Amino acid sequence: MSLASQLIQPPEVSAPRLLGTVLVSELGSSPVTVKISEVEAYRGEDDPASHAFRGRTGRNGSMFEVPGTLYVYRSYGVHWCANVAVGPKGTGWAILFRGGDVIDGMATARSRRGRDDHLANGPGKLCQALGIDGSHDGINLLEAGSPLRLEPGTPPQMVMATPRVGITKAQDLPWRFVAATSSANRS
DNA sequence: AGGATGATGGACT
DNA sequence: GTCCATCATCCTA
Repeated sequence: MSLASQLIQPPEVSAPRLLGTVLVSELGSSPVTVKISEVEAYRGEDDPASHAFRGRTGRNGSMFEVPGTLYVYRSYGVHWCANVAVGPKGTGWAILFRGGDVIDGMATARSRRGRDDHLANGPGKLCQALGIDGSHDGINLLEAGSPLRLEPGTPPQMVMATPRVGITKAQDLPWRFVAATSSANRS
């Protein structure tokens, strides 16, 4: 099954299937690759915790684009967070990349992070390691020539589903998915 | 026009 | 574990 076909699904179906895929960044002079180990599903206008809950606005337009579109927003005034739009165009469904492991371009990732560990075990850190910022909002992660791409990988052996992190609404939904073998596991 | 509010991370105790 | 920097965005008036 192709990656594109996985991204057509509803977010709570698509999200766990993105575990084990890889984000390849050629945004800087040398590439960095992160294997995704933690994601969260956001179900557009049906989901009070989603940025898309109140419909399309200036900030969240990319969430309503074709599946594979990158949605980047600033968090707490300082960090960047990256999502990929999923489902049919116009739904506002998206998956937040919450964490992963750097599997290539370690030196570059360490340089960007300014430290040797905890390179991508959080949404802001993941973006920093890959060099993602607001200027990349709206690019297509499925295009072969894109400087930032989502590519197939090895699915994890086991997936844990837990409530989402850092939200105040719809906290009961177990839409955070973590690869059980990941180093990015946090409580 | 102004204020409240984060899908966080890092420093510090 | 606790505290807080920092600012774009959106909602209310």
